[in-house]
Amino acid sequence: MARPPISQRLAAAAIALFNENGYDETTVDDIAARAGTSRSTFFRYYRSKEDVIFPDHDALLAKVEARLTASTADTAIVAVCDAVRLVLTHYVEDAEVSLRRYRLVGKVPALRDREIVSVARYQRLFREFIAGWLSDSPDAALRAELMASSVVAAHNQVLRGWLRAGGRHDPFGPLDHALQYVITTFRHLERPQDRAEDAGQVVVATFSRAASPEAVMDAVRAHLATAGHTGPRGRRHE
Amino acid sequence: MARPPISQRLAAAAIALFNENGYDETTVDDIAARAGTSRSTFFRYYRSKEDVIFPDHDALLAKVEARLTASTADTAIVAVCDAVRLVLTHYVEDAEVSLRRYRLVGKVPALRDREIVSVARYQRLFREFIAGWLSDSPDAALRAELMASSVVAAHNQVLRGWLRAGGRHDPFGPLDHALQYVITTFRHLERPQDRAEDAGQVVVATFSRAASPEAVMDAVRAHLATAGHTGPRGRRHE
DNA sequence: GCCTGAACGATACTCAGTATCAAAACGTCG
DNA sequence: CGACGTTTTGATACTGAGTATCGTTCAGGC
Repeated sequence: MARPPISQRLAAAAIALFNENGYDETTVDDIAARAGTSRSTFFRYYRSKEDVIFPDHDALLAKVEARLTASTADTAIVAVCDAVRLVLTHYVEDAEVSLRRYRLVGKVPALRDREIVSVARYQRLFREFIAGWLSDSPDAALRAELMASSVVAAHNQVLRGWLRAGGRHDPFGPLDHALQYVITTFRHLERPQDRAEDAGQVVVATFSRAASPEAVMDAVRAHLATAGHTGPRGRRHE
Repeated sequence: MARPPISQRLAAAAIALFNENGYDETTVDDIAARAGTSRSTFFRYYRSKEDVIFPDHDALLAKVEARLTASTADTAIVAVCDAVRLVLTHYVEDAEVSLRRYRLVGKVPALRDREIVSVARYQRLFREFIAGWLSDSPDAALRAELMASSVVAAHNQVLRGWLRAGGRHDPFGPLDHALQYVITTFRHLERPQDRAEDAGQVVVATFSRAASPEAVMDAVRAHLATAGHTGPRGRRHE
């Protein structure tokens, strides 16, 4: 009996029990028992009870890192899109598993938190690489953070849509669309120093904390009326 | 003896012990003992051992939600900026605590994960509100996700920078700068149908008489960022 | 056959988190 | 002041995750 390797039997038993009795109601002993092995062995294969649901995140993370490492600032956009596609592919290839996990994670707060943490790791990876590519430009850290979070958000958005729809349609079209959004959005920031010029005019209004809204409005109106505006964006706060 | 309320004594004891002996090496019993109370009482005040480090996240979340609820699609940008500022303000007001926590969280993976989860809750909040405001436009879900993640990323970036620098400088300038980035970035995605007609006009946000000077300034700043502007056409409601 | 090393299982332990209940502390009203 | 109901606290016991240890089993190689 019991042909498949222990780790898979454990994972299968865990998912089955989680669905039957709920996550919190299932103990590791239960899982091990159904898998026909012992509690000790469970923890030998999975570091925690949650781990049995999120298996190969480490491997996927490594693949993403490899793809990003293989790129330079010149090919950054392509690399990022490629890497994101890598992740989505991983989910799509195991649609059955992904869907079961999605439904489960939706029900169990502990698992949702765990997934959020996993996603943050991807975002961190992206952020570090992008920051490296941008290192010589101003606001590199900020822009890297924004780009990384946008890329990850785009991916998550597409993935969630695909999962919610039962994993039936092809998600790569929507993914390209979303990534296009991101790329277009950030093209504006390619040369941040240009932005100051094209903005052309900025209001500078200084006022005390106690100023009434009317007084502030008057100040703003006055500044807008006087065409002589030069300074950069406003500071506030005494 | 023991003047301050129990919850504060517990928090103080916890932080002290975490710094002295490390997080994992400190048991809840230790904390309760140093605070001069019992383990039961600890869990009566804090749901978990981690909670003692992240106290009023719920309250802050509620404040943010209140600020967002008080807005409509018209004043969305202002509301979002305001809400973000609310969060940063909360950290800055308790700089001492924030810094201690920052150093601790940097060392303990469990706490870092917890913080990531907390941040995700803010992001979710932003996403839902923005999605509501955008509900009638195409790609609403995607855009909401991108905007929310960008806003949160901008905040985090600024906050981390401030914390890393020891909390010495004023972070609101950098925050405004970062938010400006985000606003500028999303400008071309915002209400594309308005873009043709808004040339040459300043649109000033409407706000209540009770609005704080900051809020007013935000309105002006945000609208100036969103719209190409030349002369004032200022009107003010209410 | 025997030796060696890895995989496995049993046991025991720590500690977070939950539930329960009894004993204080406290304010209130008579 | 004293009886009474409420709230706060503390003690105890329990579940279950995660860790450590150790003896056993099982594999293949000599």
